[in-house]
Amino acid sequence: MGMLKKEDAMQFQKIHGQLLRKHHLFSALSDSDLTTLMRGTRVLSVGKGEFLFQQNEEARHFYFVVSGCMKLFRTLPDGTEKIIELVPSNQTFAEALMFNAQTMYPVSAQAVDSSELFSFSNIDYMALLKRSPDLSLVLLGDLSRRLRMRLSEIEVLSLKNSTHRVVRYLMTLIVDSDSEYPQFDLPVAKRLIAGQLAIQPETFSRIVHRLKEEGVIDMKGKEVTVLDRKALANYE
Amino acid sequence: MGMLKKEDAMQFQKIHGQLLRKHHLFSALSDSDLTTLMRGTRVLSVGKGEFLFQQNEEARHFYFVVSGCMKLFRTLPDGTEKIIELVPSNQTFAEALMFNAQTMYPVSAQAVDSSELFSFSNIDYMALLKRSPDLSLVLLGDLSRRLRMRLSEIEVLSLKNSTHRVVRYLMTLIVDSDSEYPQFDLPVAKRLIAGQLAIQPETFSRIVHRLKEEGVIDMKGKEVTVLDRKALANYE
DNA sequence: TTCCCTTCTTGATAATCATCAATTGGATTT
DNA sequence: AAATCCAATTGATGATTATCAAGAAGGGAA
Repeated sequence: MGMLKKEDAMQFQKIHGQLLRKHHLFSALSDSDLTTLMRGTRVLSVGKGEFLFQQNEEARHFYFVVSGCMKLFRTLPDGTEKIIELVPSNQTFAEALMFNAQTMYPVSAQAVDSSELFSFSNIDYMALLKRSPDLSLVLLGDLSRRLRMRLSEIEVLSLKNSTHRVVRYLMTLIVDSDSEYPQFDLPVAKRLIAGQLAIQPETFSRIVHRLKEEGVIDMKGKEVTVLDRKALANYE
Repeated sequence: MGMLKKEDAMQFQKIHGQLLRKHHLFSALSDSDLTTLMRGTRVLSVGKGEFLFQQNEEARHFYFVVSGCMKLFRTLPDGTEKIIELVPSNQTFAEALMFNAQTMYPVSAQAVDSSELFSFSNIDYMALLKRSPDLSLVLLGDLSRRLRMRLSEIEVLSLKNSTHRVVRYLMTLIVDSDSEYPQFDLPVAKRLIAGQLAIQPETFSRIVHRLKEEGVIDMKGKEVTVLDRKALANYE
């Protein structure tokens, strides 16, 4: 956990350069720009349950998840936490903050599983941005997409009852769009899913129970099978 | 409602140039760029209750509200509508879509009151953007701010009970932050506010009733007076 | 003004969901 | 294997909120 020396940096880039390249934040960078950026990069290990940063701390860095899973949440006035986002590997978070100087993290970041992260300096990245207008356009597209994602979340939270929210959530996990009996794994613990949907774990459990009873889905642990796709869609 | 001729365009800019200049989307533009942009501008009048565009139509334009008020909403599966945003005068909407080619409007836009709008071509604005990198940075900052606003909305929707949501909403309307008995008007009909908070109008009415009974606020029509600021804040 | 229409309010009831409590299940550690 | 810990489930209960219904109030239009 610390700044990389020159030799390490070269090694670092050799190993992880391609990894980052897949991400849109870095795919448009020239080789030399990427090298420059990585000079200020840190590699962090965050143990399960450990905090990376707290809500209202000044945002000086953004992060890339190499492995593990991070939880971004807000603490509500009554002390409970509202999960805003679960960030899996190969994704960045907190990068949207760099465009406004001296802003605070609007969420706290905690490791759901032990995680490896890259940390990037906002200032360094912004310097790159000023030199490459094309990159700005890529980022604008990215933020715009995120904005629409949040719209969907707002919509989910406005759905009349919890069953609708759970069903809507399950639908988003169906990737194999052609299969008649889609199968997938829940990406995180049920407790966390319930948190994202703003319902209690007990309620989540009961809803799943009912869906199983009605033969719409099957669920064993984290393995989900959709048994009646139409019925599931009709809940919406 | 139509494309402006050359003379009209000059007149148009003379009159409305300053108006637009106040908005961050246009404040960073050079005079010549603004003129160019306005060549493709249309002036629209939308009657109360009329639609400007429907959800899932292709997004080719974004808009500036000169006067009136627009409602952006999504239609939920059960046919009810979820209000995403109420856009008052001197604000833009749907501009975040232009950064992704061929996207659809994720909401429908309807006039709450009779409204006057400017419409801007996404393509034209994007052309400007490619020529002025500084403008991109301004926009990035703007989108980033919006993203955090959505976060707050998500938080509000996650608040345990409706009273919290109403109180939180009222708090955001207090502008005169120093006054002991802040006064303000509700910006739109109560029915619409309830929609934004994802509660029923009846529930909203009852909560206000209780707050009045407890001497925390007073409300006559749309006029609101906060009588006990601490008590109001303590609901959170 | 009067009429009409929509919003707002208030009441009664039913549905939904959170909470509390206790148990089961699974995974990891010793 | 036993012990431990946390997640998940299930049941019972109470609080909250939606729904339905009916009346009051407000704002325009004729």
